[in-house]
Amino acid sequence: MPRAGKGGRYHHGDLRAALIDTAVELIGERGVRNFSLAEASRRLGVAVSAPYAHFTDRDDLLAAVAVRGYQLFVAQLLPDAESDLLPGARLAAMAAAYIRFAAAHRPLFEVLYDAGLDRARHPELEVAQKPIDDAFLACVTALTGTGGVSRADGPGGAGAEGGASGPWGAGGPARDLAIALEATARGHAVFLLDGSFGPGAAAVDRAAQRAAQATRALIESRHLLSPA
Amino acid sequence: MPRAGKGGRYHHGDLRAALIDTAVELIGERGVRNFSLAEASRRLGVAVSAPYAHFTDRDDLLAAVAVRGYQLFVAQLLPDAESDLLPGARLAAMAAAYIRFAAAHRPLFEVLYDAGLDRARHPELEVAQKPIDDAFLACVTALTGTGGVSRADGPGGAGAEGGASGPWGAGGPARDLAIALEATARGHAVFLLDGSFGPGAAAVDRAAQRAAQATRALIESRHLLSPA
DNA sequence: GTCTATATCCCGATAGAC
DNA sequence: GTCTATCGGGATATAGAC
Repeated sequence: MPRAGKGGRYHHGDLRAALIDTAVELIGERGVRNFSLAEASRRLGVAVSAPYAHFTDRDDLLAAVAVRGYQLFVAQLLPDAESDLLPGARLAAMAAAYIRFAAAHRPLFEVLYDAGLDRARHPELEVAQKPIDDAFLACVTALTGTGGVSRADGPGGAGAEGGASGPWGAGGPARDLAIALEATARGHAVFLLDGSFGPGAAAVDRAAQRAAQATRALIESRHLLSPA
Repeated sequence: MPRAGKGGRYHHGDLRAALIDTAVELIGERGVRNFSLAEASRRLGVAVSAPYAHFTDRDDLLAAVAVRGYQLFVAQLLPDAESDLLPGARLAAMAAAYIRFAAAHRPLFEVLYDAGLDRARHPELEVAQKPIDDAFLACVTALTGTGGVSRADGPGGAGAEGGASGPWGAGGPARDLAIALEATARGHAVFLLDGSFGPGAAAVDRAAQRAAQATRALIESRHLLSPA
């Protein structure tokens, strides 16, 4: 720890990492929208221009926070995704974990989905997001057998799809279900962070339970999701 | 129209309404996050302080935009909510209309759910939101019969609930389904605006169809949503 | 009561010294 | 890699013309 004094010049041990930590801290206190590089610099006792040695601009810092966020998110989902339960139960558990992550790491979740980051300008976000989509898809594939149109890659596979645009590629019933499940989990998380489920820990439990139940319902009637 | 010249002093016909229009315009061009009162003033040819005669601050203007947004939103949902179709088909049509509203009036949808407005500071938002929840709940009630714990008010009823906190009040199976449906529609809308369904009009159609299908699936397996 | 003019503060970003 | 200095822009608030 290279002194936090304000007077003379000094080296900071690892300003880049410190900025990411401080960003999460500040976002937790004031929300992404009110996060400013200047305040982060102030809190770390460095000049307002110092961050620009490590990040091109504010969004570049937030993108780095987002990458860390995705990593933690996957780490929270994977145990459920890879448990020995039946695929349906695993997916329900993943939905609940999805909600719990949003609540327990709200600052990170905000950066992931509410910071207005330009995915085109920050391709690393897509890369970091992919394991999450893969986890859902792998469970769904375990549930339904192979996906129909295209086989599922293993996580980390090349995944070059020729079909429709967007991260989800072409299709098949497995993908249809995976998309519905992820969209539904996201909707419940958004409602929770909105306050639509009320405040406090009880709201988190309610939201997680609702998301898990909706997941089970979608699975049970999945034949309705892929019409043609 | 009281001249748009810049030189002399003049009365603006209805600065308040003009600001709301211009806000929608600007948000469409640059997103809510980058909307500023100053730019709206510039575009209208008035001083930057002029808006403060009509709105206490930026969020107060956005709240007014949001109220208009809710009104248009309800107008888009009601025809489907009140059609002669069976309740299940009405709910599926509402989900599709939900998505289409988000796409066709993206600036308004952004203000509604992505502007970070403080619902506590702007109670009129809850009021304006309620008819949407009511429309979903009314259809669900038509589907399932009465809700179980509490009877459904007509739209505009007092709706004083004693149960858990949050806008949704106590519960009953009808409310459980209504919440699941609205959360799912919202999740699909968020994905669409994210770009997760790809760009262009085809993505809108895909998203709307997916939301409608997920709605049908949740309805079919609604027995899984209210466990106890 | 509506608008102009102005002043202050904070933030983002850049240039150049060390 | 960090600092000092600086610029432009936006938000807030106030004083005063009409």
